[in-house]
Amino acid sequence: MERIIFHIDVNNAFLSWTAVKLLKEGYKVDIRTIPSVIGGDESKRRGVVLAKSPVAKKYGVVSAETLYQARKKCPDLQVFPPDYYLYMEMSSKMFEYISKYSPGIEKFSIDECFVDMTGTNYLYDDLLSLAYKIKDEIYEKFGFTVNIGVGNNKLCAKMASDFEKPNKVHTLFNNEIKDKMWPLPIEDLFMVGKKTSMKLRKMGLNTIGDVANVNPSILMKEFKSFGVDIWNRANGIDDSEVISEVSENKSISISRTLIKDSDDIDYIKRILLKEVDEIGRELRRKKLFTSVVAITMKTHDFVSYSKQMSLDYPINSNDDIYDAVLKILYKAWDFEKIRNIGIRLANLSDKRFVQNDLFEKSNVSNNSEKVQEAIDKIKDKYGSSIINPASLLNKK
DNA sequence: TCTGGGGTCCTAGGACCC
DNA sequence: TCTGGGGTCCTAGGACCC
Repeated sequence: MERIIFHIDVNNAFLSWTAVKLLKEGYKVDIRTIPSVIGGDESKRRGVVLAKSPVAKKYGVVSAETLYQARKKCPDLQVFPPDYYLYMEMSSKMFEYISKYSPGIEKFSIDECFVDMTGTNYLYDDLLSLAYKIKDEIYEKFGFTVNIGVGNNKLCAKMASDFEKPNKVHTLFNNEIKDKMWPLPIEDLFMVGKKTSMKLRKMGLNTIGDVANVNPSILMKEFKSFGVDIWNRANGIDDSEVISEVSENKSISISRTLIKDSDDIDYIKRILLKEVDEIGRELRRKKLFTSVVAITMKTHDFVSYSKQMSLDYPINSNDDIYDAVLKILYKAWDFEKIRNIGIRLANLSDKRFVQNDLFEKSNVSNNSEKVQEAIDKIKDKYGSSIINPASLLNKK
């Protein structure tokens, strides 16, 4: 049976959601109608564009560029801070509403999802009007607009939702690939980024159609197996399923750009301790253990590197994580000035396999686990600043 | 006041084993 | 004065996504 997939994508999600909230609070301007962006805090060196209004886009403002660059293009630009709690709330409300129409919903990011409409007993014409209905209802209910792409697989649905924005429904069925997708520049193809597109253009392949019609062995020579993936996507081929179960994390990470580049080891250790506290709680909230701990760093000249360590048994307490982190820090860091430092936990598992006989330590561990649990509960109840490691006290 | 933060997947090379 | 070959696991780095 031919599948029917929707891809639903919030238009300028962070900016739209902030706009809705501001209007609700009595703010007189709808920031979607002026040159505006959601941007990080420049004084903390996080000043990049996270989302832009259509007007800002007209000035050439793009996502992820610095606010400094964005202002050069658009001097009247208004900048608003992000509010991640709001975004998570809006996101889950939207997904909850969409799941009324099909249980087959895959959250693809905070503001996008795929919905499998195959076998939902809607006829073809009904499905298209259903897409319009969902789009309009989301606007009426929540006050922000979405694009909906409709196709025979996830890739085509995703490509379709990207066509013309905002507030539109587009189809990209198998028989429309040639007309609607092949004329597009190669950069528009999902998973073709800067590096890949440069290589493709050097090979004389400038449109998605160029890639679709080249012999795939040419792409394999340049890109190995990724070449076949590109060729398949260019031809609108994608067998992947809509996966509605929330998949378990493969890794959890946290990182911070420092206020100032630093080679002060005490300062860096304090930052790491704070990060351990946050990521450790996240790990335990997900009821997971980790057996690979890594430090990620970005130097003052923007070179990034990482160092990881595999552990003999899975851990989940702040103490154990911080121990590992420090060991890695001394091995990895050559006391260069650091711009950004973070921690990544990988090889996550549900359960710790207990090795009571081998490690007497496990009794101690059980105790410290209970202490950790108690601390987490207090922090959940009263906020995370209520209890801090002693070394964080009286320090900025 | 240049360049965020959180993820996934892939690959190459080295270690180690049989 | 030769330097197998297959398999697995681990690590670091890179590309891409939102």
